[in-house]
Order: sequence, then C-alpha cells, then structure tokens
Amino acid sequence: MKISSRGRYAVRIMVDLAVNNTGEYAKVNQIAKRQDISEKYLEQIISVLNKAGYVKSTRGAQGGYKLAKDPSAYTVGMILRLTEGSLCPVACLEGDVNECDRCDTCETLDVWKELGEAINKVVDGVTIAELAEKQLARQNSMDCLI
Amino acid sequence: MKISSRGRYAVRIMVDLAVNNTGEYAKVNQIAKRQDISEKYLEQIISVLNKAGYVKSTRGAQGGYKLAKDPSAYTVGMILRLTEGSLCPVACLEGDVNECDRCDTCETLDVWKELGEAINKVVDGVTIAELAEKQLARQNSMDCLI
DNA sequence: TTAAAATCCTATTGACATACTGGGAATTGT
DNA sequence: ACAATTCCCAGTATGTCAATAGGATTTTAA
Repeated sequence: MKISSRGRYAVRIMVDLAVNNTGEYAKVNQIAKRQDISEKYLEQIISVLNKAGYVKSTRGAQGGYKLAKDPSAYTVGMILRLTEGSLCPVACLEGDVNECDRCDTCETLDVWKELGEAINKVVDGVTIAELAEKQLARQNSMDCLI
Repeated sequence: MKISSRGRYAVRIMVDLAVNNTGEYAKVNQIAKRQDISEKYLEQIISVLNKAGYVKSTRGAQGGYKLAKDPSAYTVGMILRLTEGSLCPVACLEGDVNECDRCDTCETLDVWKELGEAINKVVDGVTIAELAEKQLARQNSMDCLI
C-alpha cells in the first residue's frame, strides 16, 4: 500500500511546472535540478504525462515542457492513476468482470469498496493548482524574512 | 497501491475463525478448504497472526487455531498493518525521523497525510465481528430458501 | 509405546515490478 | 553546421510477492 516514486515524482513534476510557469517551456534538466530527481528518470515520467496530454512539449533547442491546461484542471488522482494505474485497493473491484469466484459471498469486498472510495475522494479533491499555490505562499513568506 | 494477497487472506482467515467458532481449535486444512487458500501459504500467514497474539494455537493432534479475543477486538486495520506493514502511503510520513530532506518544503506531503488518515479511518472503523456477522446473516438468509 | 495428526520453522523458487542508468536517434533554433 | 533538446528503447540491479517444499517438533489417542 505504498505510492511509488513514479507516482510521487509525477505529482511533483506537475506542481513544479505550475509553480515555475513563465510561459516558456521548462527543460528537463531544470526540473530535475529543482526537484532533485535524476534527469533520465524524470524524462521517462514526463513522457508519460506528455503522451496523456497533461503536458505539451517542443523538441530541439529551446524546447521543453509546459502544462497543457490550467493547473486547476488536474487533480492528484488523475496524475496518480496515470502513472500508478488504478488506485483500487484490490483487483476484485476493477473492471466489469469479477476476478475471483468468491466475490458474490465475500464480505471483505465491502471494506475494500469503502476504502477505494475514501482514497479516490482524497486524491480527486486536491488539484495541482492548490498545491502550487501552497508552495508559492510559502516562498513569499520566506522572502519576507530576508 | 494494492493490498497484497497476504493481507487480504489474513483478514479472511480472521473472519473465518470468527464465523466458524465452535469453541474448538480450527485446523489449517479446514480453514484452507473453506477459504480456498493453499494450506502451506495459509500456514505462513496464520503463523504471523499467532506470533502477534491475534490467534492462539495448540500443537499436535486435535490442535489448531482459534481467535485469542472476541472478534470485536480486531479491526481490519490491525490485521492489515500486521501483515502488510504500515498503511502509510509514503515512507516520508513513517517513523519519527523525516526520511527525505525535502519534507520541510514538500507541499505534496499534506496530501499523503490526508490520504493516510482517510485510509486508517476506513480500516480501523471495521471490526472482524462486523464482517463475521454479515456473513452469518447471509448464510441464514440462504438457509431460509431451502 | 508407537503412530498419526497437527503446528512450527526455514529455505527456495519463479514471476514480476520498481527505480533507475545508458546510448543513441530525431528534431529544432541560432 | 552545430548545439540543445526531446524522444525512444534497451538493459540492470534489487526487492517483493505468492507460493511450494521438506522436515522438525509437539500432542493426543490407540
């Protein structure tokens, strides 16, 4: 029951792009430095975000990535489902078909269903915009101290 | 973000012991048959429950396992934490020490914290007794149809 | 006392996922 | 042309999961 690095990094990348949005395309090495993630690994993860259309890219010199939409259009749940796969805590609940033949009489299934709903509620209730704002607020308050 | 078979089986084993409690010790091969789990694998899992004191055992002929306490004393969360380890969705939140050095300025940490609390709330809010009752109720309603 | 029935304990295995690293090919701006 | 980029694919080390297997130990009962 852990969220993988891939998923966590993906969220951080999205927030990073939101926070450091200048209108320009951000380069992988910049994001990697800011987020302290290996360039090569970050490249793989952002490529998933790119294929899903969550970020857009341009190649070549002065290329890079930027968010495709407003940060408020992305929930943490969207990012996690993309990079982690389903957040459903058991396979039995996924898809239309029941995996195992015990499902009909499985009392524990109700718990997993409830758990899945609770998880979704949290991750779908937080947007990248909210996280970005929080970071900007902190950065500003830090500036005041100088 | 999946609950492992080990964890799911452990919960089912506890519920099975609650439902089929006759005062006698239940044997591994009986539980295995009822729950459709390999005897050998079940043995390993129930041994963890045993070492934690959730079930008690007697060895030798006529031996077996039974719940150590009333089914209402066990939550699904207890069983899962025992067999799966922490249900905390990220390592950063575990223990007293902060794992990574970004924790101080990590906005995403709040999301994981919220997520962890939501997960705990669900799994700690359901007892083995409740699941066992549910199954008994279903079994009784089935009997009426005969 | 012996045999059978159980739990207990530890080792091994195959499959799979994770978290990377590395080497180029393709594309684009200057 | 050339440098800066993204893009794409391959490989690798490590670990976990889900079992399977074999035998040691303990207890009851014939």
